[in-house]
Amino acid sequence: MPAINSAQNPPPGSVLGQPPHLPRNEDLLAFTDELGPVVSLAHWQRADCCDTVVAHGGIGWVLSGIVRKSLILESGQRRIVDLMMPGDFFGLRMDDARLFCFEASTDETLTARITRRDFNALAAMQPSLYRFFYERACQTIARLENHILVQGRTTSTQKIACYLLSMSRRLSEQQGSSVVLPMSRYDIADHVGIAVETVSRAITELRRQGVIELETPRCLSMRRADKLADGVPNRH
Amino acid sequence: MPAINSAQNPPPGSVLGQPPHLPRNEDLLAFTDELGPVVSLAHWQRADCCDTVVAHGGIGWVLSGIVRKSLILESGQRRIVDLMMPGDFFGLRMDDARLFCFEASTDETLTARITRRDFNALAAMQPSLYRFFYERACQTIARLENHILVQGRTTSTQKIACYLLSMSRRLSEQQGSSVVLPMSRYDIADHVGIAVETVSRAITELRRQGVIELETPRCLSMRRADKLADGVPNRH
DNA sequence: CGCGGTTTTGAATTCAATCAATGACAGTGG
DNA sequence: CCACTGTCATTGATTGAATTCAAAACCGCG
Repeated sequence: MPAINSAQNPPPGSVLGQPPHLPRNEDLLAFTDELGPVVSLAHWQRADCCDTVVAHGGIGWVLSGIVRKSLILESGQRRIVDLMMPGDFFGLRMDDARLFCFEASTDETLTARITRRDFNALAAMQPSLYRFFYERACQTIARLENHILVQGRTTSTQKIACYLLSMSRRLSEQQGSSVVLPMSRYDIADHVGIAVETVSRAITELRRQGVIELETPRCLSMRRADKLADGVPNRH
Repeated sequence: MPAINSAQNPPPGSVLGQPPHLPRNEDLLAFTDELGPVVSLAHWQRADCCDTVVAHGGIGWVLSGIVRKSLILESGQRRIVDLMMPGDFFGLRMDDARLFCFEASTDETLTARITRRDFNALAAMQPSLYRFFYERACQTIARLENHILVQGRTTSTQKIACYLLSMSRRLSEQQGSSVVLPMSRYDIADHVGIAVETVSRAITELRRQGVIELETPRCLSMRRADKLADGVPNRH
């Protein structure tokens, strides 16, 4: 067995080797069980909004809250490449942590990580582990392809409609039919690739059309998803 | 060993169980060797431009030429989600073939496929196979993330510049510094998500700026890639 | 209350989509 | 061989849409 604590410089608030209080979500627990021996090598971490979720080149997954994967361009522009929700994995690629920045998008974001060294050692002993991570990688592929389709829509209103629909679907697995968006308008803008003001205008327009309903700026419920022309195939 | 010929309805021109004449590319052969027993179960297929590369829910990979993965929206619009070059895999996800359409983008496109049944049977016997496919899935993730960054650029000229740079890098591994684009302007438009005319204008603008050089409309060489502000990190 | 951050709205400008047309080129059939 | 046809690529003019600049409204919090 590899050393349990190859933990380099754990960020403040992290608890090593012991799972902290997990959300009462049976699916999530079942999912964590499925990871088997990986769990005992995992480093748990609780992070608040905008805290960096250090991946150190290792592989991590979200237990609760949201993690965003982003990149700062030379111009200073930020681009959000991916958004990970409970059950989603990140840092699967070798150089992920070097190129991208991983940070919590909501308070109380709970993640688990395993160092690549531990992962390699474990996988060497138990090759079936690769099957699990192969399937997670395919999930990631589906998520990214879906986002490419969202970004590829012609008008900004369509992009936002598609985006909100995707997010709403992913979030409603945890929350009810009315979901709380875990990101600001700025985040949406940087993820979809349009200006903040345009995001706001598109949301206003969709509300006017009766496609969505807004309790508060963050609290959303889809009303007439059928109104969306070219609805992106139901995948996530 | 699973049955060799679970081949359902092989498309015309395909040769089953026997690799056809491969391009003299040592890397490609080495790569194919790496697949080991998968190769003997693979169905080879030679396709011309716009021919459908039937995946049947199986897993395939490109030996030469280009395969594009696309989707027709309800509006009739076509969206190209991904472009696979020699060494790239497709159909990794279970429902890929059901949702998307795979077709050759150049003549003389050579692909190999393995049915999911064979894949499953093989992987059950040799779990290390998942490691290989895990790594291929990560390659796909990198490609898709890169494209999300391309699509996320602000102006259409930047999008095209980024896109051509990515394509040029991927193609120059096979070809020289001067590459032949394996897709039409329409394909580029449907991949990047802008109008054909805009693609043409952007290319003209880039040529005017001296960023690229065009022998023919399809033959491209990058001149001043450094001129690109916010050059996307060198990954593919 | 005032402050910072977020969201929304407005007006002006810039940019891309659209409509329309032309040129280049390959393939076809007279 | 040459007109004919279809596809692809480019360019122009116009319309429509998104970005930009600016400001106001909103909200939680010290």
